[in-house]
Amino acid sequence: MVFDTVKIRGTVVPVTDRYHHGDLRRALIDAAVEAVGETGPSALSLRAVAKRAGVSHAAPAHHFGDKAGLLTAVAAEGFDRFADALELAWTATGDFKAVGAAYVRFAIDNRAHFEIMFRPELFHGDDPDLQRAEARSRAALHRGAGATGPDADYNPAALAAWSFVHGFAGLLVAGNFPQAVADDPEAAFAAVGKYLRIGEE
Amino acid sequence: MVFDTVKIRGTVVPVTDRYHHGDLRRALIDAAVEAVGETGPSALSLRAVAKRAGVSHAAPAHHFGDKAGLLTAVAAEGFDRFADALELAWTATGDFKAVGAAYVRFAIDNRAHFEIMFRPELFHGDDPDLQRAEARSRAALHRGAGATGPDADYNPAALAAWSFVHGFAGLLVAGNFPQAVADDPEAAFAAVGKYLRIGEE
DNA sequence: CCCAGAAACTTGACACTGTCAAGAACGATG
DNA sequence: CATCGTTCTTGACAGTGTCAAGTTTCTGGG
Repeated sequence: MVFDTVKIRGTVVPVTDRYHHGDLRRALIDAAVEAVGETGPSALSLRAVAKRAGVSHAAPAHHFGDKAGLLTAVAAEGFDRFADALELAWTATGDFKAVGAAYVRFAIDNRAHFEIMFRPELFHGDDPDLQRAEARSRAALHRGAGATGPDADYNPAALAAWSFVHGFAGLLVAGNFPQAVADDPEAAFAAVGKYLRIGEE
Repeated sequence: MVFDTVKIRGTVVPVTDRYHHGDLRRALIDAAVEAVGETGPSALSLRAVAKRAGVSHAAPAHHFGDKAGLLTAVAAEGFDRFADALELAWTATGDFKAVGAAYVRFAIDNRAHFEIMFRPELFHGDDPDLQRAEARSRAALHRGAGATGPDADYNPAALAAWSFVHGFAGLLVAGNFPQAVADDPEAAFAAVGKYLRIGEE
């Protein structure tokens, strides 16, 4: 179960056996993240998510329109937390290597979100919330890679940094790396990061 | 239609209205690749593949066991062609940048194969044919990145090169890059590749 | 030539999926 | 307390992968 009580207009109410759930939207997102974390995004079933949250099979569709709508919410949440993590790493250290490490760490700690975020065919790319969160992430990454100004969209240094870090994180979470890397990804990333010419001199 | 005639024991036979297809396995793989190219791997349906090849809905399962079996064949074929392309680029130029360019070009020209190859949850990773082809690709890439010897598996330079090139190719085919990059990926990769410290001095 | 037996494929069924329309239960507002 | 809109459920539908059983075709030995 995701939570045991819920607050409605100031009073705490037990969540069991109530018709109105309180925050079913939130619970469904959490259930979806859990399910994706266990079985991967391809095997995600709306009905399984509903069962996990203790509601009827059609409840998710009511809140999110369709399956892609639910994953859109997950992706948007992911991009928001992602932007937070990247911004924090940059303001704390001012070092791109730290931003890259935060990128990799996020992929590991939020694998379910991460696996959805960069698979655009799974969600509605035109959702405003999603686009805002995605833009935040992109801006944070560009800043970390030393790309500023209006033409930051097509900045070779930023694209190089993004490619490098994203490739590492993606291959890692997909299980394509040797065991030694999976055992200590932090160290591996530090060793591998030496070959990227960003944030130097 | 994938082909119009087929040769059986030396005689060419028209493929229509025959119970035995001749090379249905081949035709199903081609149909799957076509379908993935149009709608992406997540939306792939065995029944649609069967219809495309002009056979009954259960024919694919008979040849490949299950859906993952069909995708295993696609992935194995992909890794074989992939290894060919990387080996060719390396023997022709001896330059890692050329190997990287071949990596990116393969992802573009064989998007359907590529999208399956690096999504291990879609196929049977323990298939011998697949493992052999995958090992070939890995070896070719390591060689191109200047990693040799028995410990080539955990070689920081090779992992860095792989991460970089794979990240670029993956973000590109997934549609995460700005339009300017998608318009001329070759040039973009050349510009971006300057930030990788491999195959120098 | 013929006829088992194997191989290739089809047919039919099952449980499961996402989506939609209709209805029931509930909170809020008058 | 009555009404209204929201929240969620129920029931149905077409489509999916997979399995068992049946049918058609090829093969090889007499």
